[in-house]
Amino acid sequence: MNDGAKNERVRLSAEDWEDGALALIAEQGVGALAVEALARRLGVTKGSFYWHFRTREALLQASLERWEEYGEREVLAEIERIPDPLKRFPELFRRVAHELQPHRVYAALLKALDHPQVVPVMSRVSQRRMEFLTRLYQEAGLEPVVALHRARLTYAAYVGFLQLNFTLGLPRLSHEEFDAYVEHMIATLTPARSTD
Amino acid sequence: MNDGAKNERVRLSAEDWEDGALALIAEQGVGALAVEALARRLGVTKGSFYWHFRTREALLQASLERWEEYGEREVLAEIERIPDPLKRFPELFRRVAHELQPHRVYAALLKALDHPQVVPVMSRVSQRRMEFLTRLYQEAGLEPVVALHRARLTYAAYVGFLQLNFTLGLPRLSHEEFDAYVEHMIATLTPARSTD
DNA sequence: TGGCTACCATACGGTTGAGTATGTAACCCG
DNA sequence: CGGGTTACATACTCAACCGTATGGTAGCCA
Repeated sequence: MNDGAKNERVRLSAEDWEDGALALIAEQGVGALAVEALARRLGVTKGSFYWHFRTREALLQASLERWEEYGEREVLAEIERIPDPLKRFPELFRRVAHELQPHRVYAALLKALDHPQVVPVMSRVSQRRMEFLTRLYQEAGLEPVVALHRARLTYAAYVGFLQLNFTLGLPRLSHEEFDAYVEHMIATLTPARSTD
Repeated sequence: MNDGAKNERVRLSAEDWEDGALALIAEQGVGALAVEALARRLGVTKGSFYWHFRTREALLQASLERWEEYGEREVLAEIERIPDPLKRFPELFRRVAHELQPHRVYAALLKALDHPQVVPVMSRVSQRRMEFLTRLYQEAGLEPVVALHRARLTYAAYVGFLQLNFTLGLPRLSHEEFDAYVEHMIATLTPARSTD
């Protein structure tokens, strides 16, 4: 996946640039997304870039939208197929927990929220996910207001965890510790089975 | 506290620059911390700055350390004075929730974690606070491992909430909604009184 | 096979912001 | 009251990037 030796010819498309941008963002953050740097990375020069995009801003925008679109059809649909609402939470949490790769970009974007362009994207994504969680909690028997609060709490815990363990290097969890933590989350945040 | 009219003479100290930097960070983020911009803000020029600091990096470093030191002796000590361990959590959560002013800088730093200098500071602060929470949960009767997980969860929820509601403008909570959310957090995250 | 087009290189202009060099006004102090 | 220190102004240099202008090359297609 690296460039290795100079490939005889490269011929890039706009999508190649967007993917390259996302990779660079995941590795070094949004601030590191510079036209010439990315061009070097892809084995070409600026001249190429400005054929595909009118501006650097346009590239960032396109990359973010590409990421947003891609991450949309995710685990969510499969979760809803589980009949027992209470059994959805363990499954959801475990799946999300073990798909750490797609979270790389999300974490990178989280720590780049001072760049104005990423805010609306993250806002939309977070909003949709929280609405999904709220529905799940409602179907598990929580009152609408309580369900909203619980969804907020759950998603905040998710976001905060990414920050604390990806970005900050807080004492690296081992696999076992991480799994145990996830189970603790499940136990704490899954609603009790209703008594009526 | 504002400049207002040009004060006849200003004569700044290094601490003034650090405070100004923190204010600017809280308002516009770490990325907006530029020497000349800050100088204009303080009513002087770059020439002044480079007398007090060797580099921009040095200013940021000093400001962060100043903030870290200042925020240290916080609510924490007062909380520990509450005799009943279980009654500490409501008090802690409510206090933190209503002191939103000091969290401005923290939130600004959270959304600037792609600047390498802020990572160690945030790392230390988060680490200390999580250790405090862990101790609290232990004294409330949780097993050490469980207490650690619960502390992680709690602090992650705190961090995530700041991200979602300060930085992203997710549908602005009203005061009532916010208070209700805090109470929900308390109910969900406070350990049950032990039965033995 | 000539030419059109997609893709890229090279060279330049413009801006922004960091850091330096150096002069200068106010203030303290003996 | 003259000289040294503190605090600042002004006027530079330098590097990083963004964006533009323009020319070059490979491949496809009539």
